[in-house]
Amino acid sequence: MNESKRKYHTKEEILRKAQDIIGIPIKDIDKTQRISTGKGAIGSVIEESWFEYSINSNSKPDFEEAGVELKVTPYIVSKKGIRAKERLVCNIINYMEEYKNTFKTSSFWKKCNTMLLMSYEHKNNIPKGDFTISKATLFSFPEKDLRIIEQDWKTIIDKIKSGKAHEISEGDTLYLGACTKGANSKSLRQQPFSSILAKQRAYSLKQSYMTYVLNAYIFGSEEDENIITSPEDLKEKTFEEYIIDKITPYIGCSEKELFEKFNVTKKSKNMFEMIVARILGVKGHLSSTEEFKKANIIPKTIRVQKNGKIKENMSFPKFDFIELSREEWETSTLKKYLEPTKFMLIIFQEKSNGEYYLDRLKFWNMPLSDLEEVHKVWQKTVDIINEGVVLTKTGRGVANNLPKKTENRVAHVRPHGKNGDDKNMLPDGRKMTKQCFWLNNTYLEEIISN
DNA sequence: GCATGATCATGC
DNA sequence: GCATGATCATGC
Repeated sequence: MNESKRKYHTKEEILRKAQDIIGIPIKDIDKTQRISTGKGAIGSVIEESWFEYSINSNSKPDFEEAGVELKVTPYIVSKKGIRAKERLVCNIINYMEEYKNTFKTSSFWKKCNTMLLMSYEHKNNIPKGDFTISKATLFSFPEKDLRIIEQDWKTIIDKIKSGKAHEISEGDTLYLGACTKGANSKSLRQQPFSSILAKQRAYSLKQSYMTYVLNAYIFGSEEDENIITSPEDLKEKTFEEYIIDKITPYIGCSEKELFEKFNVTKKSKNMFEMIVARILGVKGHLSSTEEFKKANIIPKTIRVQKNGKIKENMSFPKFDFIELSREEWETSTLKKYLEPTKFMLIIFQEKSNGEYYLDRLKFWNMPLSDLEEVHKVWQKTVDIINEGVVLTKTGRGVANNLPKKTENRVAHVRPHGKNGDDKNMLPDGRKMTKQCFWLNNTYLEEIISN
């Protein structure tokens, strides 16, 4: 309860005031010298100096009477377009209480069902005070998103109810995540059904979701193919269940049959992703559908051989040695990729005739304990690059001392270039074949066996 | 046999 | 030109 309540009663009044700030450098409105403080400084300036209310962290929306939560949020413009700079962090989850709620009585819904999104472009090497708000938009969730967000909320609550709040990961969910929040990763809280302390987490809208919101609702009117075309589709089942149900009739079909049936040529890139897209009635790429973009679901194919082994390891995007060498794990490209990502594993099984048959589809995200293994591999990689990679000419190429598959249960480092000449610069000026992190095929066997 | 280094091929 | 899904090839 504060001054703002007196001044801004309705959504319209709030939006009008918010739009008046567009184009004004933040330093010009800063009455309290907040801008020099750290994280979230721009948001603080707008709350204090523009809307003139004191910052609070209560469970009600910032503009309680109008039911509007203020969120100031950065985006980045690059060659590839506009993308959210980060996830949008909402309120902290009180594990001890939240499970007693329904979605509509949850702390997330009460606080964030309508948000005033004030967006600004973040540019590197420019002082924060020079940034300006470029858009102010009242945002309420589209109905189709709400179905998935409500399921996400239930997923989080189910983990609390089963005494696994300490295992919650952003990758568990699609649009609404539970990200860690606190002074550091050691900010721990009690949970109701286990004595294990869990990391403090807050509801957050994933970066991929916010990127979509920016492109589709704030700056444009992007229209993409939808996988879910009727709201009824998600009445009884989750998004993942819906997809798996659609695929079920094709389980047991050979690759050849699927290629023919859906007119996909073997050799086309993403051929298996294309097949799943066709089964779901999607004309284009799965990765171009609204749902896959919002949730950043990544399809990966796994081919299991007759003997139950998986021949190939799974690659991730290649890394830049110099950028990697300067990263911290918590904010690293790899962690930011792996932690919130849901993978759609398209699993084929080889039969005795040597042909591969569609076996099943599995949605998977990396458990936190395995992410810690990746952390070790990552740290070792960074250390070796910083110390200077040892390169040795051998009979079949140039050997290196980056983490090998034999050194860790989960992941390793291997080349991923066009050929031997496809190299990148090391911090010491030498050049090395482009490398990327890979998941061990033996780890993949573990994943799909349970 | 398989770990490790290397490369192909498509699509943007 | 490059990223990336997919896969090869050979020495240990």
